[in-house]
Amino acid sequence: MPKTTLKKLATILGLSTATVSKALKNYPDINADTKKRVIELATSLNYQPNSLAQGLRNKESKIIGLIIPEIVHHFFSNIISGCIKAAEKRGYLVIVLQTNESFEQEKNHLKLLMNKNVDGILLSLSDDTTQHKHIKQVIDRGIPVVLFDKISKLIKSSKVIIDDQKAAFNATQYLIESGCKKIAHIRGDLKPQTTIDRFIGYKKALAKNNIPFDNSLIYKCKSLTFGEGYRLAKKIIQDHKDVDGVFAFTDLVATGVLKRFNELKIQVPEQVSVMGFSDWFLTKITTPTLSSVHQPGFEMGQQAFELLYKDICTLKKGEEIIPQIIEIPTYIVPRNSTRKLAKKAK
Amino acid sequence: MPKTTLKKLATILGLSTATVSKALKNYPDINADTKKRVIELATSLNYQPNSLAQGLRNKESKIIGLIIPEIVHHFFSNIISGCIKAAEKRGYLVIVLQTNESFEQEKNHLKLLMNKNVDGILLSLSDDTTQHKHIKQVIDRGIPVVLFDKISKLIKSSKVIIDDQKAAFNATQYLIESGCKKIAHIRGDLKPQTTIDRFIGYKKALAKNNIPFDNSLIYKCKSLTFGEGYRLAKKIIQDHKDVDGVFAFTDLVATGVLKRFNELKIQVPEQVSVMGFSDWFLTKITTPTLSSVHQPGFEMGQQAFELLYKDICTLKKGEEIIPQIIEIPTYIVPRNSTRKLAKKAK
DNA sequence: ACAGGCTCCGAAAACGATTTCGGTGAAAAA
DNA sequence: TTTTTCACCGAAATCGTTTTCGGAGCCTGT
Repeated sequence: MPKTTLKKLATILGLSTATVSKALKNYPDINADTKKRVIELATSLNYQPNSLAQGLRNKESKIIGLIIPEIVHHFFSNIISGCIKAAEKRGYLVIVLQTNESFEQEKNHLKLLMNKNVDGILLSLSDDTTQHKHIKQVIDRGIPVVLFDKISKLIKSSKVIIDDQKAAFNATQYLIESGCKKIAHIRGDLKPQTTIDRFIGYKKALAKNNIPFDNSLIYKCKSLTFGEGYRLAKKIIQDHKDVDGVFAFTDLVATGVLKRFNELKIQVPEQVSVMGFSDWFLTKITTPTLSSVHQPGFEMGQQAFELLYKDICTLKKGEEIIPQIIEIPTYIVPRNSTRKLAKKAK
Repeated sequence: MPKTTLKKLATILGLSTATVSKALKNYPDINADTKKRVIELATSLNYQPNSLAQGLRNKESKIIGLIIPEIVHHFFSNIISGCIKAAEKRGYLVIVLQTNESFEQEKNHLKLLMNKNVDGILLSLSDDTTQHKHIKQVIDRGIPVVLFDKISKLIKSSKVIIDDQKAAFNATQYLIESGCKKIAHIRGDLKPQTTIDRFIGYKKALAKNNIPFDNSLIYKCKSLTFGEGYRLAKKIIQDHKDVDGVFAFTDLVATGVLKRFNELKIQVPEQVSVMGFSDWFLTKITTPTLSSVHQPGFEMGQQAFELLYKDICTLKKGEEIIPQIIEIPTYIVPRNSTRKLAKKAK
């Protein structure tokens, strides 16, 4: 029942803790026979080093922190999953924390993780975060931070992102190429950069195709909910009878639109095409299934950890971290809420 | 940039580390003035105790482990969320791990967490787990374990569960009371206890209402997917033209059924009622919306932590843990895939 | 026989915080 | 004046592991 320690092994074998430790780590200055004896006893007593003591001595905990705005969220839970998987391969464990989009919580959690001596932190900014002192403090303390998804260009750190602008551009372009002429855009609050970029991407696609931008076609969600999509769908149709495309900045809202269109007997995609964003699980179960932009959460989580691991290693070697930015490619997943593209000539 | 330690504070103030430590912990044998000086310097230098050192000394890490079969899953991500929230209130952090329903991974993760000196472990068994030696080992080492959702009656530990049998009974009863006479049941693999219990609940409800059990009305999913529901829906209708109710053991499958019924122009709920299980988010966005049994993940996560915390405390006091089992109540959420109940006379 | 070179092991310091057990000095009591 | 009491502080051990440095013992070569 009590844990086996180095000392216990040492006394049983009539050795010192130093020798036992070195034997287990295969130091060259230990006799082969002794090593064998030590290893045998260690395995038979199921010795496991106390990682608290190791951490104290080696100044590393082999634990990292992961801070996200929301856990119950398809995209972010994918991030968690990818991150944990990558971490495990390198022998790291992951402490998960949630900010609920609150700046205060973000600050607190950062502090908590620092006290726990984590070796690094993965962070997706909360919508409320406008200043970055708290993050700089962490970095200055020698704890590497990697930002992902919701980032800030003002923070000098490694980052993992998608190109929201390009992705939104492609989504809009797709709608246009499939025959849409009048496309409404449902956007969210302009606080997170992602929302801004998706809006810009939409506008750029219009410009590229010489479609004049019409501000009355832009609808703003008060909250990021199914209900908002449901509400706005009717408004869109009332305002513009000839709308033939809707690009929503997130799937959840697009799903609400779909539902309302069904109820209003508006044919999707024959009359109006609907395009979402994120490629959540629910895109596959709506009627009709929802076309969307795939946002690769799992890959982002993996890459974010790998980047952090690299930073941890360079810091351990005493070198300076050179921030690196990885952009994960996105792609459109066409389903039944948009019309088919004419096949391109090769 | 370097962290402030007790020693640093001590040398600056011309005191010993012992005095500084005691001053910060408000020991009675320290002069009030000294305390003030210490605290002031500590806050101004932003002193944070090294939790590795604290853990080593006090034999507690203030970290717990949470092992679940799958992270990207509505129910389990709710569990994570609830658990983290409860843990935070008590000053604990949570390391999250995922087994992918694999016994081997469950064993490895348990070992990893033990080495990290977590103060306790929250565990939902993988479907592959049939023996429990590895869990007993953990408990014998003095690390409390609390099981939740997927448990085993053979393990002597605290548990947080729902009464799957009663919940399934109620769901079936609801279908019957709303007028269904011939109810099909879609069940999963009979490995996890939950699936078995839901099946039993279904049968008990039939018995209670003098409806003979008909094995040809039981359909088995090969996998826990939307596609399986889609596939089985057609089979059900082909086998039994007069089926008027379907009780699926999980929402995802029920959603597939709904989709197929829509395509086959089968009126839901007029011709066939459909009842799911778990009350996932997606129940609200299907057409029609899906009636389901609410499975309170968030609450379960919270309660599981609280139970673990209690066990940790009793163990610290040197007392023996008396395993406790908490049952979280479930309830039916009627939506549009089932007919309304006649109002009961009060 | 003795310097030099091996091989193998252990003492000890270090990581940072905690806590017991004295100890010092001054004030109060005798 | 001497003893007791008290308030206040510090030395040192402890948690378990790692690593440097030195040293004991033995063998080799001259």
